[in-house]
Amino acid sequence: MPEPLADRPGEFAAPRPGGIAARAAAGLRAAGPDYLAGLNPEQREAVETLDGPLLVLAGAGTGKTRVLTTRIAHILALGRARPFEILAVTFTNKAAREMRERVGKLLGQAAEGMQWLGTFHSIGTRILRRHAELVGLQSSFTILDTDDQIRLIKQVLSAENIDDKRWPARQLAFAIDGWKNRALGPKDVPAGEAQAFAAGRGAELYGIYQARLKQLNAVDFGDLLLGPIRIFRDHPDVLEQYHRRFRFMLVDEYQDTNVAQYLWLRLLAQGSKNLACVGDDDQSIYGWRGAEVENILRFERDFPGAKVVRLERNYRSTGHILNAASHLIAKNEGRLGKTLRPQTELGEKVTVAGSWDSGEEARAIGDEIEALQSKGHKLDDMAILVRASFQMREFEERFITLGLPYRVIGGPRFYERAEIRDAMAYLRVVASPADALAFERIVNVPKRGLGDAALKLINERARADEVTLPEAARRLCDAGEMKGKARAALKDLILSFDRWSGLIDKTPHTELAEIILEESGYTDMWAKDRTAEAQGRLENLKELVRSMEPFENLRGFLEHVSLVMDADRGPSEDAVTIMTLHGAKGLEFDTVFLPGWEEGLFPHQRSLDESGRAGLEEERRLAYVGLTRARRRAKIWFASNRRVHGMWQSSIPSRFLDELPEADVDVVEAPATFGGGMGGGYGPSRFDNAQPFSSTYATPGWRRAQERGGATASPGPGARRGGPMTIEGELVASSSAKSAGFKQGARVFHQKFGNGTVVEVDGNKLTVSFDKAGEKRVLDGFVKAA
DNA sequence: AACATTATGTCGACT
DNA sequence: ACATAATGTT
Repeated sequence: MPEPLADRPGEFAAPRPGGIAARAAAGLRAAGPDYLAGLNPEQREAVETLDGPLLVLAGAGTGKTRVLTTRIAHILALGRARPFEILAVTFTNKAAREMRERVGKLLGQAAEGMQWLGTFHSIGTRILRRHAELVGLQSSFTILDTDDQIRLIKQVLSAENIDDKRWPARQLAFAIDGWKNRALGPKDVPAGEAQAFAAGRGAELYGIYQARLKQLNAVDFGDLLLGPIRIFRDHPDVLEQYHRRFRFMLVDEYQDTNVAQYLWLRLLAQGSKNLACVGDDDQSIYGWRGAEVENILRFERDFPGAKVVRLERNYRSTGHILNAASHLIAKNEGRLGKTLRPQTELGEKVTVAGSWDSGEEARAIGDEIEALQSKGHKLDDMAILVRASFQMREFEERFITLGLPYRVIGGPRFYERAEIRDAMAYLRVVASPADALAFERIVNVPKRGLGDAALKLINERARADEVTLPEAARRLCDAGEMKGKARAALKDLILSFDRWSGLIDKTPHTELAEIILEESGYTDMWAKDRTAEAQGRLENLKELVRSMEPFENLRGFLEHVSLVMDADRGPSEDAVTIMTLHGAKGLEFDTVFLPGWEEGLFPHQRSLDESGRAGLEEERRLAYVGLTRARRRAKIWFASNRRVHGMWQSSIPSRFLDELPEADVDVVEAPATFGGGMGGGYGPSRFDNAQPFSSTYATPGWRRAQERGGATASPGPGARRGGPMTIEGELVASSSAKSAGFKQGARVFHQKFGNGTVVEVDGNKLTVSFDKAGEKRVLDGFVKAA
């Protein structure tokens, strides 16, 4: 797997005949560098400045990705490096994939051989696997996700007799993550911070956790960066190899790098010095994850002789949108300062609208989307960008009622679902029996009568004999230390694992996965399950097997999953996108809806509490990111009431609304809302008095809120929230009514609500009493006969 | 060991 | 309000 690193002489190498670079260079000589055509002067400078450190300050929509990809193409075309001598780092897999594709397009062929194009984590993994033994690991180490990590920490805490009530594992996990983000090992943790956990044992526990990881031959996300840093520092000869290898380095989203990533880059950049970083300080929104805007602010000092290029021509958004965004971000201090210049007409003004509560917000936005759709706009070109993921559900519910196709990006993640994690655990044990956490997860799933007691025995034996858990289990069975039913069940499981392991090289991995899920009784477990989700879970398992297809083998797939975490659902029908503002960075849509601009939610209270002014500035940058996603229309909303942890709370409009320039904003009344929205009369502080209802309790909205079982009354199981949602709503059937012929009393299945019985039929609208979700009105197109 | 009940934390964003 | 974890019961 690892190709030799020192496979080339140090001097400049001519492109391999027939390689990408050679062919691209041939094309260059023949047709001229047509990939440079159409770049503006600044972009061109950023592409052609190849030697020495370079910082490209690229505002939103100024062609940042284009510069990066063209730069790579340019390097290859000039023959300055071969594809595997370029290090190109992104933060997300999506960005990496896009870059690969676009480089390929520029070169007119697939960008094969660019092995070092990927995320910090995937490249870190690659390096760590090559030199695992230098940090006491085997190169087959497993990568723990957050869930595994927390379970492991729980084990550590209980082994150390620490009350995990008083000192939650999550908290320690969070602290450890923070330390790793700052490249601090257990010994480097500042005394003051270690003090904060378990009466000063924080750093000690961190050390124990690391030791446990090593025992398990496992690493967590942070180690994927820290490991390589340690290797580089302790083994100059290894670092030297990489210095020789990476002739050019490119980093995307430099403003989001944390200390560890910065150190990692700086170590590597001591080699060729050809480090090009692209970023935008105004779009730094990952401070909570350890990102340091200072990295970008300090670039010129860190890399002497650095050239700085500013990209300020925005090709994405129309004038009003851009003005609004610029005006807003100008309230931040401590920025490098850029002025985005629109390249097109002023277009539509940004709109701000208020609603009574979050439900009405969802309804109004749904209506507006339908109106746009009927005017010929595609749903693919519209997005709803929320601050927090819990806001998504209200939109989902509304869209289901409307029959409006939508896709949620980043919601409950595919790979975090229980059934997927179980299935993955089976695969992991088969691929590497030493994966103790995976084994523990599935010994008793489905139920085999192997509970805590049995697991304890296995664990003790494994520790005593220093063997893997499956091996310990085998010994227990053979030695007869396990009795009766438990022994039979365990023996059976062990034999199954032996059988599956034997199939690894003989059977295609997708088939093997099916066999494992079948023979383990896992699919059976869900097939027998009568709950609403069971069907969906089986679907997900099929989806999982399908998603394994593109991979060469099981190992490759497992590696991918441990890093990727985002399931790539294939392209589907025309649909509205619902996602978080964080997830939206780097994307653009014609129309962007921005709901929930209320104090406490946006800016988020916790951001303000924890980070004060810096937190507020980061929230403001998030608002800036949101606005600049819009090409033609940006529509902001706020609600006067929102349910927080199940309790109704009134809210005041976000301070960011007051920071928008009046000239570029239209305050609109919410169409078809109770009380006609906020009325037109906005004072100088336009939104401060935006709660005309707060003192009167007789408004329909308030009554509705109460009927819905708000802060006071708890509704009986029959009085579902599905009812009031449609009092005035006049459920609108989006498509023509063609009844699928469901009769009253029929049993139906719904993707989101599960199984239920039809109570009433009204054209293509059904009232269904769902077993789990209660009574809902849905369109017949969304249910199928159960 | 498996199920039923109760208590608790969660809903801040992500690799 | 909901889901999960912890606790109690058979």
